[in-house]
Formats: sequence, structure tokens, C-alpha cells
Amino acid sequence: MNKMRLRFAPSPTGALHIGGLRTALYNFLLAKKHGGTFILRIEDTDQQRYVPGAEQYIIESLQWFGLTPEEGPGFGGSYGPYRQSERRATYQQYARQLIDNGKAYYAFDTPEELDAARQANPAFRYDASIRQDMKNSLSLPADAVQARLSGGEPYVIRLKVPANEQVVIQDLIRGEVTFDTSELDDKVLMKADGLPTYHLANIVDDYLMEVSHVIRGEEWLSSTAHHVLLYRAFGWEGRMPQFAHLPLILKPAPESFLHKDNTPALARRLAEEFTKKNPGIAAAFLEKAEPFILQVLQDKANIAANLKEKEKDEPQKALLKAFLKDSLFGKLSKRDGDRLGFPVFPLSWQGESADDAFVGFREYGFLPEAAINFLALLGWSPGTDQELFSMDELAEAFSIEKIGKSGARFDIDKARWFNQQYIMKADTAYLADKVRPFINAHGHQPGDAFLHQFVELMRERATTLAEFWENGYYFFEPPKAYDEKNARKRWDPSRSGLFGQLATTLDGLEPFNADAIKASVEGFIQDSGLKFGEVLPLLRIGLAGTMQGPAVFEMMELLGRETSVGRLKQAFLLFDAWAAQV
RNA sequence: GGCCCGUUCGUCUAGGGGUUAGGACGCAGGAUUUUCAUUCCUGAAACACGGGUUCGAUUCCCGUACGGGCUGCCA
Repeated sequence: MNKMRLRFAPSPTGALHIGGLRTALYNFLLAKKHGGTFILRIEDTDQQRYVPGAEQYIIESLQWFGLTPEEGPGFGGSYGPYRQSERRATYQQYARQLIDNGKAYYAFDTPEELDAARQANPAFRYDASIRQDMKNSLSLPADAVQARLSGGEPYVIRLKVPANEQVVIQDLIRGEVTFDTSELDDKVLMKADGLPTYHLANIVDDYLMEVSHVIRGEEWLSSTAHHVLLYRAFGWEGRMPQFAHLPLILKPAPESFLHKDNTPALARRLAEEFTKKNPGIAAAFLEKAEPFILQVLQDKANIAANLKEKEKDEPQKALLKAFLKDSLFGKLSKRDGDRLGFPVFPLSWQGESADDAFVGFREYGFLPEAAINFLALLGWSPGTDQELFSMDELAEAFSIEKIGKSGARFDIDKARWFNQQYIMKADTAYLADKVRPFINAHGHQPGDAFLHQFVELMRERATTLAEFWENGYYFFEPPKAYDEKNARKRWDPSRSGLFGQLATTLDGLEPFNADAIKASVEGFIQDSGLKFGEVLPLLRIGLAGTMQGPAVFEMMELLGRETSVGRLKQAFLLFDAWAAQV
């Protein structure tokens, strides 16, 4: 058997979403497992939707996750170019071939005409039953066609889909899927701008690049019949790749992200989006929209049922319901992350407009291997109880047969759990490296030794890299606030002098390390007759401002003598002042 | 609407004609811990429904319901 060749073929229309990344991962894993080749191909045939920077974003994302292509733009390979915009002539040539052998035809219908036809009849389909009535090289006399062509009239090339044939697809995940060609339209192969559509380009490239397996999202399943027809039209059916259509990643279950405290905010946000999207709607209706949304969201268990269209719904309400249904259910979209406060992109993205900005897994504080592990298990299962996998282990265990068939809901809590697992077991220097940017972002440049100790102290208490800072900022700067309630409860002003002595003792302690501090504090407790619980929490609050955090003695060691003693003295003064206020 | 795909705890899933239907996240309770976290223990929680086939169906078949995708000169 020939070498396995798999491609990831994204379109540079914006940030690459996590579903696309999983597709890339599965392609990569299969290639790795079988010693095959992982190819990156940029499908930039849509000039309208092209977004500058998107290609670079895609490549950076793949690399951050360790999914480096062996072939692709900038990666070498002997099947290039790997950017479809650079392969125009090739597609033209193959399109011409289909015209010549009668498998495709020229069509002159304008976009406006087609729009009108769809308006008039929503079920309109450009197919065998209707193409004689349209303006194309099949319905028009040959000389008229020639005249239009040589006159420079815009045209597209369409696939001539035969009527009443069966197309049977052997999908590696779904098994046999059958389509009747009478249900298929004459897909546009070449657009008026001279660029191919996805359908033509992907078949020509997969053939030319000798792609052996096409693993892609389920949204492509329906058009796979067209693709098979194209392979037939070219006479390439014998070399058709194997198909595997992945289930989609769905939005999280509403029950999982709807809480009492965030529901009103979400309702407002949805109302705003709805307003923005439908500028024509009457203000009076808009006023009622938010309460309605809130009501729907609050009845968590029946959201879907309450969004069902009813005959008596006024058009505006039907519109709102449809909008909510799209916003709350179905496949994961870029808006979801923003709305729900978790990342759905690998890396942060800043588009042209302020609206077009998203936080990535990286910036949210994920370790790439954790994100990979999470993604791998979203839709695929090893069949064992193992949950934690390195990339090598994934490649080893991976198989298409074990990919699930149904859509998987995105679950940020599970993702965070994976991250926590990786944070806990990561190598210190590596972890410190990953944490450093999050500390730097707040204006601190710790040395390696300090950062390493910090990371060791905090790693069991952080589920994201960002939380190292959020929960441990006081190692870098004075506490922003003190847990006043607990301090007041535990501070007895009559012991103020006693605590003052402790601070002084600590100030003279040599060496100033956790063991010595511990011994010293324990001695103090013994001598003073106080209890552990009457001392430690106060030290903790004095040092960190909060009751939470690593062991007090280790905390002091890392903070150092001067900072520790200084903070304690200052805090004791503050506690005294609170006590004096009564 | 039409076509296609799917359906095991709230979520990710294992399993498969006879099982106490297993694991993980999350949730609840408990133990350890000066706090938090970690760790450990315990608990609640699922085979969408209706018909077949069968001695027996959650597992196979058919319908229904529900969910999802596609239905562009987008990918």
C-alpha cells in the first residue's frame, strides 16, 4: 500500500476554531501512527472572505499545539504550491477537461437571477430537471454560447450531475451512505472570478497531492456525493481517497452554563445582539425582548420547548425565537466563547473591528498538551479508562474506528480539569517558562530561582496559567486587600505585643527558611500558650491578605525575611486599628 | 420543506443479546490538611419512545420523537 497522506485544509477566513483544530489533530495523529505525511493546504479560493493574517494564525496555532505539517506553505514538499490561490491554472485546465468530455457546462445565469429564483421558490435547485430552462451551454445554441464567451460575458462552470443514479459512499466512521443524484444540484465548479469552488479544488488537489484519506467535519458529508461524482467525471474513481466525516463539536448544554448570577447578563447580551442583527425591528418589541429572553433562560429545563415556533407567534417573536435557538443550540461558534467566557480558539485573535476579537486557549492559560488531550477525547475514545495521553500515546492509541458518531458538546470544566492535571505533573522549568508571560504581563520580571519556587508552591492551586497570578500575585507585590472579616474574628488586640515579638524574633532568624521559621513559630506558640489556629491564619492574612494559599512557612521563605516581617508588622498595625474601631 | 447523519448519567464516554450498565468531568457528603488546593472514600445520576425479531433486548430491525448537518459563483 502507498504511503498514507493526510491533509488539513482550512480556509483563511479568520481565526481557526477549535473544531478545525481537532480535525487537524485527528489527521496528524493518523499520519503519525502510520508513518504517513501530514499536509497543510490553504484553501483560499474565496476572495471575498479572505482575511489577512488568518493563514499565519492557522500556522501559528498548529505549531503551538505541536501539529507541525511536513508539507505546506513554508514547510516544503514536492506537491506544491500548497496555496490554492497559486494553483489557478491547474484548476482551469481540469475544468476545461470536464467541459470537453461533457461532464460540465458553462452557465451564464447571474447571481441576481439565481437569488430571484430562490426567492420565488425556496426549494429551487439548479439540476437536471431545470437546467434546460436556465441560461447555459446546454440550453443555448452553440453559436450563442460562443458569442457570450468571446464577448467576455461572465460565466461559471457547473458540474452536470446525472439524474437518477445512486452514489454510495463508504465512510470510515458512518459506514455506507447513499445518495440519489436526483437530489443533487449542479454545483458550481469554477466561479466567475476564475477561481474554483471548494468542490473542484479539493478534488483536483487531493488527487494531485495523492491524498489517501480525507478526514473532515460532518458538514461535508452532504457534498461528498458531488465529490465522488467529480472523481468519476475525471476517471479517477480508482484513486479516490477514503472518507471519514467527523461529528461536530456542539455548544455546551445550556444547563451547564446557566447560573442564577449570569443569566440576566446573558439575557441582556443576547437582547443586544438581536437588536444589532435586526435593525428594522420596532423599538416597542425590543423592549419586551430582554424580559422574554430572561424568562426563557430561567426555565432551564424547557428552553428548547419554549423556543418552539407556534402558529400564533407574531413574525417578530418568531424571529427572536429562531435567533435564540441558533444562539443556544447547535454547533459551537466563535460567538459562544465570548458570550460564555471561555476560549473556543487556540490563540487570541484581533480582527479588523473591535468586535472581531477573541481570547485563545493559550492566553486563557492552557498548556498546549492539555488542550490537545482534551480535544482528542472530545469525540474519540481509546476504549480504555485512560484519560491522560501524551501526543505519542495518542498517536499510538488512535484509530478511526473509535471515533464516535454523534456530536460532542464542548465542556470547559472538563478542559480545565485536563489543564490542572498537566500543571500538576509538569516539569518545573517548563511550567515556569509557561507561567512567566502571565507574570510579566503584570510588570514583574522574577528570576528563575524565585519563579521556580513560586510555581512549585502554586501548581496545586491553579487550573490555568493565569491563575498563578490571580491566586498568587502577593508573591510579587503587596496584598491588594485583606480578609477583614476573618482577621477581625481572630485578632485579639491584647495579644498585639505578643505578635510584635514574633515579628521581631523572625526578623532575627537565621537562616530564614521554612524549617527554621516553622520551628520558631512553633516555639512561639508553645511559649505563648496560644493555639495553632489562633496564630497561623493571622500570619497568613498578614502575608497574603487571604486565607487561601500555600503553607505559611514556605510562603515566608519565598517572600524573604524583609518582605515577610515588614508585611506582618504592617498587618498587625492594621488589625489593631480595626479592633480599635470596634 | 427536502436530503443526509445521529441518540447510554447534566457533560465526555465504555460496553454490548443474559452486566449490580463501567470510567471521567461536574455536583453533594465525608476523611486528611493551620487555610485553600491536592489526595482518598462515599453518594445521587443514563440505555429517547413505540413496535417487531428472540427464551431473553439497552445492544439487532422498522417506525416515531428529538437533536445535528447540508440545501451559496462560502469553505
